[in-house]
Amino acid sequence: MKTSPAAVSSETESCPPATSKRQAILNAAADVFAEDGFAAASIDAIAARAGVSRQTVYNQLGDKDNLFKVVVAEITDKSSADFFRVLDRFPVAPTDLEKELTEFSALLLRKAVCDPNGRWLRKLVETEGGRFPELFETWKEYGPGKKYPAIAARLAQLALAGYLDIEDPALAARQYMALLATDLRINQQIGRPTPEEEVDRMAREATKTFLRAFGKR
Amino acid sequence: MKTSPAAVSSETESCPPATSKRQAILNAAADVFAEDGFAAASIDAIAARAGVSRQTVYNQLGDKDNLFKVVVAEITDKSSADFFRVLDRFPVAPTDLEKELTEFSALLLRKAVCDPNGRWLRKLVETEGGRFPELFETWKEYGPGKKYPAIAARLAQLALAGYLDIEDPALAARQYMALLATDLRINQQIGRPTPEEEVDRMAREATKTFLRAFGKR
DNA sequence: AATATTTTGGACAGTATTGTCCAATTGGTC
DNA sequence: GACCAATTGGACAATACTGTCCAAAATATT
Repeated sequence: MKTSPAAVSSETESCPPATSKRQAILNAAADVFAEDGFAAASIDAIAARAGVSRQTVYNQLGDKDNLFKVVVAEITDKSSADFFRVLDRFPVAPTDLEKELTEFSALLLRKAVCDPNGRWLRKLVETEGGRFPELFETWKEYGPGKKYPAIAARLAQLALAGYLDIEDPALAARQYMALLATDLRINQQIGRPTPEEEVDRMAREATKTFLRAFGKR
Repeated sequence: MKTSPAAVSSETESCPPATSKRQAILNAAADVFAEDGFAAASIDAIAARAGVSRQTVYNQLGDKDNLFKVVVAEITDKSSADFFRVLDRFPVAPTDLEKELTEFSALLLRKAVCDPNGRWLRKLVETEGGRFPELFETWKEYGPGKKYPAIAARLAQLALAGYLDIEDPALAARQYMALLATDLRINQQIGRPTPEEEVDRMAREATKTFLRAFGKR
């Protein structure tokens, strides 16, 4: 479980020593912070999981607060990038709306909600948001601030094209996301990965109900 | 905010001194555990907030693990009782379905989701569920295990009476709850109390969408 | 008013953590 | 092969927390 550093940073692999250790630390830190919370996460545990000495952690990332901030910033970026990559697959001129929206939903769940980045970020925000208001604000800016409007815009597009019957796209977007997450909190927040067929079922059921509410009749 | 002890434990009120201090400790512990997480919550902070010496905490509740278990058990009970009290107000033979279901939704949000007990419990489960599998199991038994089926049964009743068009009541119940919680996670998990008119709006929007999906047409 | 019980505040050992310093070692570079 | 930067492991002081003990004080009971 030592993390394969090469697979993570797809950039220049010419400087493996410094970068790869730094990445290993960041990955380990993300895990430990998410599992134990900020206060209970020990630098030793992070160093051990990264396969690195404690001193190296301090050399590369500074103190615990800074390490935490860097981790959050990195994961926020990755998660945001993942989301907008998936968003490109949103159906614009579907021939079979339910089928295509279901496929998009499954993709969104898999790549931007169930994936480790999204999970850890959400859990961190829930766990530490109260004590790191700055973190909470940052997350809100990237999460609800950018993602929901983006979804709303796509839904509005579909509505305008006559595929959907929506009065308030922003509300529809929030409810769409809520329906997608229906069965997520229960099993997932614990850390267990969600099985593939579960994801498909969730996407199918959420999309079906969403279209019953907002589909053209 | 010192808790009115009489209202809480409905048993023998002949011993106010011991019981009231014990209650103060339990309430303070619930707050601190929820705010800081189990690991970062210090007994000193709990004692201080309860207005009690640290020793008294140990005298009354034993060590930190036991204190935590008692707190969770107590809040679980209270939360469950609140929920089923609200459930009695579920409309069975409505004349105006949307109006009555909206009122019930608002009540449910107010008394069983937004209220401190429900909030703290959810946050504790999310925060500590991984490290206290037993707590997680207990919560699952009381939460999804009892509440969702209860909601499903009521919805099935309405469907059978011709008010709704539902194939899978269990799924409809989960989606109903998900819709209710649409805007909850964003603002609420931080600890801010949700304003009254917000709750009403959420109940109205969730119910409207739910009925668009599952109402008889 | 006298007595029993609870509570208090402080001291205490044991443990864990953070963040720093440094000498020795490693690994890659010229 | 020699050099240089990064890494290591360990020692270290400072701090914080748990859980226990105890004598003094406050509170309730008789």
